[in-house]
Amino acid sequence: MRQLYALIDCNSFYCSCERICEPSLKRRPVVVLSNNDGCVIARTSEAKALGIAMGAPYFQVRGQLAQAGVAVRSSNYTLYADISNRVMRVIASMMPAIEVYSIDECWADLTGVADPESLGRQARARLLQEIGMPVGVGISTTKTLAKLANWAAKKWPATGGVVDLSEPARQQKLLRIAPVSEVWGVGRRSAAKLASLNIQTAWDLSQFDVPTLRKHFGVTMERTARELNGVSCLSMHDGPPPKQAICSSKMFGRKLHEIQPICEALASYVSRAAEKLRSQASLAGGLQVSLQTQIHNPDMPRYSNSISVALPTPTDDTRDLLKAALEALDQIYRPGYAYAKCAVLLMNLSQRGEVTVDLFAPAPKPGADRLMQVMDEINQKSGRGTLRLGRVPALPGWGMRRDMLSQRATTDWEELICVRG
DNA sequence: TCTGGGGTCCTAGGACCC
DNA sequence: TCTGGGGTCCTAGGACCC
Repeated sequence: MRQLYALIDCNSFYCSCERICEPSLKRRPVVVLSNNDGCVIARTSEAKALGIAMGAPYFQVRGQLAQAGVAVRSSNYTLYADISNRVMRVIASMMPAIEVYSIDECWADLTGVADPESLGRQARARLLQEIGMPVGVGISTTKTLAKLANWAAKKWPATGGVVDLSEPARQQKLLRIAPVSEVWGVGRRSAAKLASLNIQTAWDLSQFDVPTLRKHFGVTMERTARELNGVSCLSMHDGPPPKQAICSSKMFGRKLHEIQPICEALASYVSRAAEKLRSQASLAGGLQVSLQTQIHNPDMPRYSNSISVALPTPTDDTRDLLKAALEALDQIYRPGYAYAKCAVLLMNLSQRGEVTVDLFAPAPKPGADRLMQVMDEINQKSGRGTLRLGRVPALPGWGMRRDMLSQRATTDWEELICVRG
């Protein structure tokens, strides 16, 4: 039977979430900013039409946004995660097998579905009605083609947000007009390099000599070209495989000079990374700590360093991870710099029960597993950071700037939406 | 003043081993 | 002057994605 994939992708996801909880925003262009209100990471179509670039530094476009009456919001990940879960639940209830691909999109395996386009339209209508989330649906015989169909569904409103690209004739028609830069897996660099080979459209790429592509770009581009020709190289995954590395890193809300507040920030990042580690039932065998000053201002003295350490025994205990991380930080910290960011990367991950414990390794702290489990349960129920290590302050001086934060309208009793009758 | 965070995969090159 | 062949593992860096 012919394979069929659908890609369901929310339109301007973060902005749409803000609109769901604040309906007056539906009549205005909206943008959402990154952590620390640094740059623009989501734009509604009206904001895009104003020429606001993805990744534009906020301080550079602030005037333009204000003048055009664009609503600006800090990113509210608590809200977005909750809306995402609702969207995925609805899709999962309607489609055979789904693979959640990111916070705002998922794949569905529509192999054997009698009328895939109609199913796509039903899903789209339900998401709009029940959650208020607009989505695009692309359907085709490979993931790369489904992704391109999704692009078409968003680009041409006349499609009604759903494009079924399973027929070869329709595939070819779209491939000929789609710029190669819109193909999934072709980034800015490759697009420029492809242009030098006179490859401008998705069609040009699909017709190009495969061995030459492989020589110039590697197997990834070869796969992309094959997928454009309807040869499926990427399949469905049931769930995301366990991550091979887990990273937590953030810019500080302000520059830090002393080691003390950096230790606090690092403790908070290690706590977050350790939560993620436990949620996929992994143990870390080592970790890397990095520290850097800001990179954008050439007038300030710059310093950037990182160090990797092996843990005496693979662990998921926040306390052990933090001890190793703080020792590592101590080795790379140099006084006299204005630090902007630090990060922790948990590495050499293994699944619990998969490794043989070293007979001579230090014994784990008694009750450690249970303690971590209880801590995760409390934080899951009552909000991240309710129970934390003493190293992590309740109200850090280095925390994120989020001056335009919306309410946690769906996850916090104190911040529910008020409706006046 | 102010430029995100968290991942993946692939490749090349060096160290090391037999 | 001449200096093997084949393999593994690790790391760094590039490119990409959302």
